Amino acid sequence: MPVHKKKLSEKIDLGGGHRMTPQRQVVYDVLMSSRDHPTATEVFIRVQEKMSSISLATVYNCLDTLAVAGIVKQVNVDREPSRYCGNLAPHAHFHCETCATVMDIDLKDGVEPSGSVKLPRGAKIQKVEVAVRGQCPECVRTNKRKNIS
Amino acid sequence: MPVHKKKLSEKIDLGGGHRMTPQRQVVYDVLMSSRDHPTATEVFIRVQEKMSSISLATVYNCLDTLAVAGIVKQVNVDREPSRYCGNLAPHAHFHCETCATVMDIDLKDGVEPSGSVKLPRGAKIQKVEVAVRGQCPECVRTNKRKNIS
DNA sequence: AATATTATTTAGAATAGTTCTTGATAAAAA
DNA sequence: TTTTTATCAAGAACTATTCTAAATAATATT
Repeated sequence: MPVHKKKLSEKIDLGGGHRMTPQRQVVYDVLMSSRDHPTATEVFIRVQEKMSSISLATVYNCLDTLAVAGIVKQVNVDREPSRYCGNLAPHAHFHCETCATVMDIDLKDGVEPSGSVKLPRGAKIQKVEVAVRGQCPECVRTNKRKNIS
Repeated sequence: MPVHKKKLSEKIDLGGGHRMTPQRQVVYDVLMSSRDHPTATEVFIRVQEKMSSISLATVYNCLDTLAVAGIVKQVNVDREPSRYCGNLAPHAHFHCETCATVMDIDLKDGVEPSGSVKLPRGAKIQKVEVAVRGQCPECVRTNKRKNIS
């Protein structure tokens, strides 16, 4: 019995001979409709609602393929599970230590994130990441205690 | 037979009822005499030269205790193994994707690292991390290719 | 269309860094 | 000294992720 039935409405080129498969499309759709930054497992759970036969390994594969193709971003906060994000515009991340969510923060116009550091002379810079840790406005307001021991 | 013989020259208070034990002291000494950013396993190897009976689990315990006490820093680059650093002054990190080393970079005087981002209003900021990825001067000079597939 | 080639999916095994468990040991407090 | 608390060590356990291998599907070629 065939597992795949869905027709693709629009084909996005992933480059390198990679195909936009139904699984990759569903994973991509889930990410594009997420404002939070789900982990692979969270993506898996959301994807399962649309395609119950998909496996976690495939979700990992798809996320990796999409990230390598450059159409989604992999976001790492310390050594916690990787999170994925469909926002391709340059931005930084805020990590709330109380509710453990990750949210985007915009960069100020005209200010280079690398401007605050003395870059080693002769180095080739590929990317500069700015990550802020603390307590998000929501958690400050409700005065929650940290849920991380 | 007793495992611990070394007398402590100077007792550093770790707070919270924690003791500066011979193992913790050796781990601390190794870190303070390292200019690179060794992983737990690398610290373990260096520590073994001074105290051959120590276990990897103890090195992990010591590193954690020292980090919680705030006298060393734990440095995370993406989801790679944690690295440890005795430099307590505020600074950023440069990660070379060719030789995989992590080096400190100084902050520019009078420039706040958080100055490049629009911090969420109402949030409580705990720390701002700036990480730069690229190729270090040494690797640029010798024109090495990436060693990461 | 039929065949050959290549890419993809899947389940489960394997991996690696780290944490946890347990009993023994040692230091500090009483 | 006795009691309490902290620490150490070995190995088991855990977890996020990657790998393996076989089945399947899509694309290219004939």
